[in-house]
Formats: sequence, structure tokens, C-alpha cells
Amino acid sequence: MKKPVRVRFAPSPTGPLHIGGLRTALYNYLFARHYKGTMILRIEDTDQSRYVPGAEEYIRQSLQWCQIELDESPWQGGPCAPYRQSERKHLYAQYVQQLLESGHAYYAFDTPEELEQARQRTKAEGEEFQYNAAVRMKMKNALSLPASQTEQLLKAGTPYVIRFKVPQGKIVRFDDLIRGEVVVSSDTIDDKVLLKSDGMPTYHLANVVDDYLMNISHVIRGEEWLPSTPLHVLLYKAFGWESSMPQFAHLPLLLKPEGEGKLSKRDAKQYGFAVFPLQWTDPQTGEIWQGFREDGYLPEALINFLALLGWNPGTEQEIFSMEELIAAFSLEKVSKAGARFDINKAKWFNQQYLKAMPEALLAQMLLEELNARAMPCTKEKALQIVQLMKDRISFVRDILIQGAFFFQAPTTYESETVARKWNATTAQALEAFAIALEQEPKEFTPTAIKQTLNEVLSKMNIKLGGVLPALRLAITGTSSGPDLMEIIAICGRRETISRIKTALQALPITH
RNA sequence: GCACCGUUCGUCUAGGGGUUAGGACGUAUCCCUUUCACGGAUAAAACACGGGUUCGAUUCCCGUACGGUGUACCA
Repeated sequence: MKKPVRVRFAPSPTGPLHIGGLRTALYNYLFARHYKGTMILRIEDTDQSRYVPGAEEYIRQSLQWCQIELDESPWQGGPCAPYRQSERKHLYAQYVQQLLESGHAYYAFDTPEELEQARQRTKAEGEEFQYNAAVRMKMKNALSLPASQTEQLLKAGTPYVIRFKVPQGKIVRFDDLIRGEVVVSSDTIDDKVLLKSDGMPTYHLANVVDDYLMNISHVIRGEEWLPSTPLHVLLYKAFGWESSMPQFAHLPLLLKPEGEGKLSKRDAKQYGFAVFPLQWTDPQTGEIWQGFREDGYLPEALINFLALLGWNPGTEQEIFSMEELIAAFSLEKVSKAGARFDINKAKWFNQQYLKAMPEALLAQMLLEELNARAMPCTKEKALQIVQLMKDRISFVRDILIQGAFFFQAPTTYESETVARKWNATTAQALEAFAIALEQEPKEFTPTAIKQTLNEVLSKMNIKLGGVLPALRLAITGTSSGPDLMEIIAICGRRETISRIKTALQALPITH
């Protein structure tokens, strides 16, 4: 009997959603949709001290921007509501009580200071402190203390935590859908805190209880959870929920572009690219973190890029729509090793999506960029520019740089091109061309312009190739770009003449 | 330190007991374009190392090295 597929993405609202988290959400979503299952979002806000206002809303907007749809969440509700762990507090207390009664958990009264001292002591001996079977009887808890004293402490309102009593000498094994069988000795696991002194559960308790209560069939999460999964398995057993335990799949991490460690927000600053889907302003420091959206990435491109970072269908297809990803996705094809983050590839995907986009839509995006900069432009002109530029850009914004001359006459001229391509002959030719343009009543299309230019040149007995670079220089200030006749047509007759005249005055003739 | 996970071109990856080890990004060259880009073509570029198993290992097993993650009353 196979359980219906129910997966969850469980971020904690401690800041903006990281790109690695976004990929985890994506894989969960693809898996859910592939199996016609349910995609759930659960907010893991059990650490009140790390709660960041706005983070939850940021997560919502990021997923929405990426078209990752949710079936159940705090924002839309669902059969397992509430979906915020802070609102489920009473449930955890109830379940931890069950563990207390069955002897799988115990009260512990060690203060943070005492624990810190114990850690220091063990560290001095060259080892790492573990609150486990070997030391638990030396600590201050319901196991080491006489029952009467425990009762007294509780009655006196002494702060306590509830710890899991990890069984000794047990072999814990589980099947990871990506990594295969994982085997760990229970002796390497310590007596983790289940319920904190503020009455909130830790991640370990909360995720097990909630996944059980929400009928989660597959836990798809980052590899950083792999070491604590044996503990979770032990918890399922202690609760007697082994038969309904979800299957686990631990995703490889996203690594720094170079050097060591996983991708962090610091890398964003260092390498100058975004690691967050949307721009984020830190409410405490006011610091601004760039986002993929604001950097000019299309959500489809970001998703395509992210999907292929750690997963591959085994074919040579590179471009995938969300529907295609859903159809092709499987956990078996997720790779095991961490993937280095390469922003170049993301750029390439964006370029591909831009090229494939309807021109009218591109024109509209260009218009928006221009409006944001108070640069006037008509719809028609934007469309023409886009048609000319779409194959040469990775971002719509590139048009403003590579095609700056569409919006403003050049103020400087590429000096190397001036030196090589600007001379007395070209200047004469351009002057004649300008005069011809003034007199020609003809339509101002690329072909007509070219004809006019050819007529002028043939009269002067000058070859087209000799003056084209100079003309381009006068119009654009550079030596490269799309078809010059097209550019001139877009700029218009009057502007073209004006630019030629300006150049003739501005550029000295040295040869 | 201990535990767990991993290791194919610079990067993302395909493959899998016998292959010219395939693709993509990036890089280089050429073609196209009197420019540049796009596009096309070509090239350089990889199975971490050492032992097994085997007729044969990049592929399977074991070590080593290296890397990653975890080791909180954080998630």
C-alpha cells in the first residue's frame, strides 16, 4: 500500500529565503506535482529569538514569483492547520508527555552555564562533549536525581528541558532515496533536547511530530539534516510511528563558486551576484541584499538553472519549462555531491529565455526599465530596439548600456576607432551624406537610407566599407553594434543629421 | 576529535566492467557579419590516489587523501 504523496517545504523565518532553500522548495514542488501529490509549506518558527519580521512574507513572495504553488500553508490553510509551529505549541507538549511516560524522555535541569562548563572540561581533554548514555548519570536530570528531588525541582518551578533518552547499542538504519542505506550506531547520538525551557520544541521534536500529524510521505531536505536523521528515526520508533515514517531524501548542498564551504550570503557581496530570489532589506541593519529579480533574471530562467544544479534527467535537454521539469523530475536522478554555484550559467539561461520571449513583452520590459530611469521612449521605438538587440543581451537592462545611443547622442567617441577610421575622406563623405539626407524627401527606412548613402559615395568614388565605421562612430560613438542602417532608421532623420554634424565638429582630422 | 555524506573536463553533469568517456557553461580558433553580438564549426580540457576482485576496471569492494555537513535549550 502506497501512501499518497505529501511533501513539505519547511523554512524558518530567520531571514530572506536563500537560493539553496529555494531549490529545496522547487524539488519538493516538482516531486509533488510529478506524483499528483500535495505541496505543503510549514513555517518552522520555534526559535523566537531568531524571528525576523518580514521573512515570512518574503518567503511567500519568492515562491509566488517563481511559480511554486502551495496546496497547504499558513496563508491559505488546509486540513492540517495551523501550519506555523509557534501556533502548534500545545501539540508538542502533549506528545513529549507521551515520551516522558514511556521512559523515552526525561527532565534535565542543567543550566546553560553548567553545560558550557562541561563542554569546556571535555574539550580540555581533547574531546567533544556529548550529553549521552556515558555522561547522563553525571548530569543534573531526572535519571541521575532521586525521584523526590526531581519532583521538588519541578514544583519549585526550576527551569528545565526535556531530553530524549537515546537507547544504547542500537544500530539505526534508514533508506535515503538519494544516498541509499545509511547506518549509524545510536551510541554516536546524544540526548538531544526535545523541549526547550521556554516550552517550545526543538526542530527535532517539532519536525517529527508535524510530519507525522501532517501525513508527510517524503521528507526532501538539505544534506545538512542527514547527520540528525538517525535521531529522527529513533524518535519515530519511540513514538511507535515507525510504520508511517516518511521516506527521506537528502539533497546535495550548493557550494561557493570557489574555495570551500556552502554558498552563503557573504558570497553575494564578494562576487557581486544575488543569492536571494528577491531584494531584501535587513530590518535591523538596513543593509540591502540584491535579488535575482532585481538583477534582471526571469523567474523561468532562475528555476531552470536551479533545477539543473544537482539534478539531471539523463538527456541532453537544457531548457525546461516548469511543466517539463515536473514531467521529467525524479529523486533517483538527483546527484549526491554538492554543486558549485556558477552565476555564468544562470546568465546564459536568462539569455536563452530572453531570446525566446515574445518581442512585445520584451519591449514592455524595456519600457519599464526606461520609465524607472525617466527616459522617454515610445512603444513603437521600444519594439524596434528590442528586435534589434534581443540576440545580444543577457538582461533587458543590457539594452540601456549596449544600446545607449538609441536614447542619447554620443558624448564621447571611441578613441581607437577615431584614430583608425576617421579621416578627411570619411569626414567629407559624411558631410555629403548629411546634406543628401536633408534634401531627400524619401521615406526613412534602412533600405532607403542605404540607397542614399550608396548614391552619395558612388558620386565621390568612395567605397562603402571605408566610411561605415566612421558613420557608426558618429551615430553611436562606438565601433560595434547591430546593423547600422537599422540604427539610423530608429534614430530618425533629424537626429541622424544632427549626430553627423556634431561628430564633424567634435572630431579632429589628423590624416 | 568523533559521526555521517561525497569525489568524472575550470564549472554543471551524462555514462557505467571492454566507450575515440558524451553534452552544456566558460575559454580559444575559424566561418558568417565590411563591425560587434547571435548562429555554425573546430579545439584544448576530466574518471583523486593505492590496493584488491576480474581476462579486463573510470565503473564493484577495501583503504588513503581531499572536500562537505553535523556535533546548540539554531533550524
